Amino acid sequence: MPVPDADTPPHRYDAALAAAIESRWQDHWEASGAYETPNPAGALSTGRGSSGPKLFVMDMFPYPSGSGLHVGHPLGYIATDVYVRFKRMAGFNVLYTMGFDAFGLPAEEHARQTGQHPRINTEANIDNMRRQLDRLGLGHDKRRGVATTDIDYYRWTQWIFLQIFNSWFDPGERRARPIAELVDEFSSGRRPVPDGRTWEELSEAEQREVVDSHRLAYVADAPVNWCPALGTVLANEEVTNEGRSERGNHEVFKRPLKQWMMRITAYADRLLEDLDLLDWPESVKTMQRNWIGRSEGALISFPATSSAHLEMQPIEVFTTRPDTLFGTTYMVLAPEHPLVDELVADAWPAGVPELWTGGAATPREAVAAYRARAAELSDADRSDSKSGIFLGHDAVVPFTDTRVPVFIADYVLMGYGTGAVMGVPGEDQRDREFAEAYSLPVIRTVEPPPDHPDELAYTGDGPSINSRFLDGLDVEASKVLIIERLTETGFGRSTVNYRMRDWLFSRQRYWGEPIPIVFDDYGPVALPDDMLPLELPELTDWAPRALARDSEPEPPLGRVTEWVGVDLDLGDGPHHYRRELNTMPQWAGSCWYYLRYLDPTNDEALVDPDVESYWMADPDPGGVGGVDLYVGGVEHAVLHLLYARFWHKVLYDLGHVSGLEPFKRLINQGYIQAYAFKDDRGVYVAAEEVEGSLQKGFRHDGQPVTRELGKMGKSLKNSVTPDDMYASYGADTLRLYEMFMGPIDQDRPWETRSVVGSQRVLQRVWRNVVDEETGELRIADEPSDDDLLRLLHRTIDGVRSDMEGMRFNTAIAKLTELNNELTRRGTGAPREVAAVMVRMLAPLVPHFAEELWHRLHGGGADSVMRAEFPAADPALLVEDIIEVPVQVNGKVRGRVRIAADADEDTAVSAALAEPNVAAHVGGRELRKQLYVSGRMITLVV
RNA sequence: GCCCGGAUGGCGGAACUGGCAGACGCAGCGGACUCAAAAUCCGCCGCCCGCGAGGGUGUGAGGGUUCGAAUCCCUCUCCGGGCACCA
Repeated sequence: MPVPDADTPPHRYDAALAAAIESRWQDHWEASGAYETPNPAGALSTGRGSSGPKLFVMDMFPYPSGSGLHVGHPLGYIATDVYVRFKRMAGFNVLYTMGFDAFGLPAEEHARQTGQHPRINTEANIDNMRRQLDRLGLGHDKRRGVATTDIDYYRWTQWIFLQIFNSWFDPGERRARPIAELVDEFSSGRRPVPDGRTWEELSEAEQREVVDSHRLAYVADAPVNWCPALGTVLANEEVTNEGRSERGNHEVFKRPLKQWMMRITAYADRLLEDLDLLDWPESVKTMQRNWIGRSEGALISFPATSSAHLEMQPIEVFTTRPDTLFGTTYMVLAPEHPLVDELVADAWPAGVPELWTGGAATPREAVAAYRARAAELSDADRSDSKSGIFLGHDAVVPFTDTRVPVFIADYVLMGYGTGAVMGVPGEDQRDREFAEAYSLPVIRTVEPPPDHPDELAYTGDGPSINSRFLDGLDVEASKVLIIERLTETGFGRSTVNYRMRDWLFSRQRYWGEPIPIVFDDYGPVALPDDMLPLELPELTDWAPRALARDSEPEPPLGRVTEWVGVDLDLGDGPHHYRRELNTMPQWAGSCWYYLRYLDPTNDEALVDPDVESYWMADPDPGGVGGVDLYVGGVEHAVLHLLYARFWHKVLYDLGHVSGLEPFKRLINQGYIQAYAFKDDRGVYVAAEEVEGSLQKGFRHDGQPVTRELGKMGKSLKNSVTPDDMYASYGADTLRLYEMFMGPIDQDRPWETRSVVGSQRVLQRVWRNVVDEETGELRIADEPSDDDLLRLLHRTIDGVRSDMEGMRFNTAIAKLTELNNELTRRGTGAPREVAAVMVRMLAPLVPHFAEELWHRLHGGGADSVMRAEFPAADPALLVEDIIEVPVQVNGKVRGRVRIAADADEDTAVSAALAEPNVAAHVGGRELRKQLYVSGRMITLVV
């Protein structure tokens, strides 16, 4: 850190001067509403926007944590801010703001510990975070910065919930429609009632049940992940593979509970197909595709029989390989499969191998023991080896009279497909391993290549064998034919299966949006829109409950007795209702905040349609619309981005938004990592106190320590805060350094000692414009010479395209080169060059540039933000004489200066005249000559 | 196991569509200025040989395509991320 002393020139650009400049301009911009972007109509139609094309740029909004920022947090915010400032100077009307995702667990945990209402803590954290971000000079339109906990905001989150509740998915039209249209179709007879009666013949309870079962938001009695330590039920995606909570790594138990579900599976195909229309990182698209997990296959029914009974309930399986049907030698159900209790035999058939019985006296005992053991093991342990239990009954393979034994085994998962599989050990390696373990026969149904090992399943293509009418056909043709036969005979049909499940939407928390639903005797009833917002009641009882392993889920709102039951008149006279006690998940508020940024003060609609279409509609026909650029961490690749897409598509179907997708372009910013140091006990030591180098070794308090790279944070004792950097260098230097470190989408290690390089760049620019001793301008008023002018315009050209492509690191390198040339000349920058350079710097270092801009133009000048971003003069980009390298036999042997428009013969003769080239040609005959215009002269001898 | 990325000096990175590898910055080395140091300015800075001009070699490894490959193709190694008994 540079220590100012008596010798430091009084007007040097150092941390103190930067701080003064930064706070002065921040105050000025705030007072002048410099970042306020106008809407085409409505309350926010004022502001200093541009009349040019619109652009909507957004960061993933943060959770307002109480622990403060480190230098890694604002990386993406700085990048969007630079881009936004560039696009504003390039004439775009840019919407850019920042909100807060403020519901959630930490505030509630804080409330539990302090007894203080979570809103107080939340709002304090928001204020603190705003202050820290403001210090960076981010150009947000503050009027638009909503928090999901604002009552005016979650009113509309609740409104959207009701829109979804009051909709159903019409598979014929592949879109959501109002639930009233479904009722209309049932009552008019256009749509048959599921059980064949007419609509009028159904009781009110039955009608309600039919309608409710079609809603996009519905109540299901489902096994949920109950986490006693957190006191909440978790979504599947919040539970790790080891069966523990992602947050805190606590134990999670399965409990049945009435839960709100969102029918996202109805949109699986559209969510999948429309990925192709998005300008997103391929990795994120792949993750979403994997998450949705679409696979085509067939449902096949296997009749189950036993020696004692005649016909039982058939076992239905899903398979992607119906062509291997004739290789089925056994069946497996998931241990939790509902058919198990029916299919389990009273006694073991004669001659059953001991291996199949688990040593139990009866099948029922064996099943009970197996289930008990499976429940104790984690999923990871269960995956180690194949195990199962015979149920004592058989199933019959369709088209044959072959009877195959039915097992339960935990390698079959209840949560995928039908929870049952046909065991085909010849063609599936998992089935093969099970068959080996239980001595089951193997029948190959596809002829493997001669070199295929006998002991492995064969999953490749080839002619069908042992498969009756399929024999000789390849896999694809076999699939087609078998599905045809299955369909004809009623044994099966083709189907599409998805890995994705419906979205579990309830949380047993206090600090979330109340679900605007009450219950009467028949089920859920929506509150009318005019009863929104449904505000959270005050909760004073924050005492932790005994959260034992065997406890039952309990929503905190259940403690507010005067809230639980309510008398309401919902249009048919006053009735007593029970309220929904669950709240929404944190994902809810973040599903649609981009829409509220557009029109945050509107109390008539979530967003005015004209405002929405101005900012969200795609100018290109066939475009998907949405936010033009969305920047955030890759950790939201699936959940947040998938849920938001789902809601957006529902809103689109219902006519509330104008485009198919919420986020047209997505960039995942990389993470800033930092070195952390461990002593010989393996304990982390404060990174800032470590001395030494990789060569000399690192030491802390004289003791050797080892270095590793990790996430910046308290646990690794390697945090560097923006405040540290403001104190040492100022916000503009921090911004410049973070943008210079590397490409935006790449992880990079933080190195505090390198930050000084970015400050030195700014100091050199400053010195080329301002005299450090006097503070006077030291620019040259005569015009710049031709060489400098050409360099300037090459720089403009490069910087413009780098800015456009968000390659800020190379833009900064080009600006540095230009400035280094000015420094080398040592005469102060020509005024016209200085003014252009300052404009190019303005997006990166706005305070610094504004200060120099005003010094160059006098106090009355308008902000540099309002100046146009420089455009290169094409005439100054073309050179008359260019230097071209010459290759002889693939190696560069010299360079020649030739006319830019020289033809090949001219270029080659110039090359041959160059002494070193001539020496390497050595008078030999040219076998080949080549001139790539302006690039390279190639000679082959 | 499967699917995505990635690997370039001591370090972060640059090289746009196959055309001068190492821009820019950090660190390091040398010089100027200074009584001295800091700061600043100038220069050097992949590795090997050479006083030098210059030569050889070089983008994780091996092979290929091409007049020409960091860039395209094949095989492999290592690192990061995602998914994982998904039928």
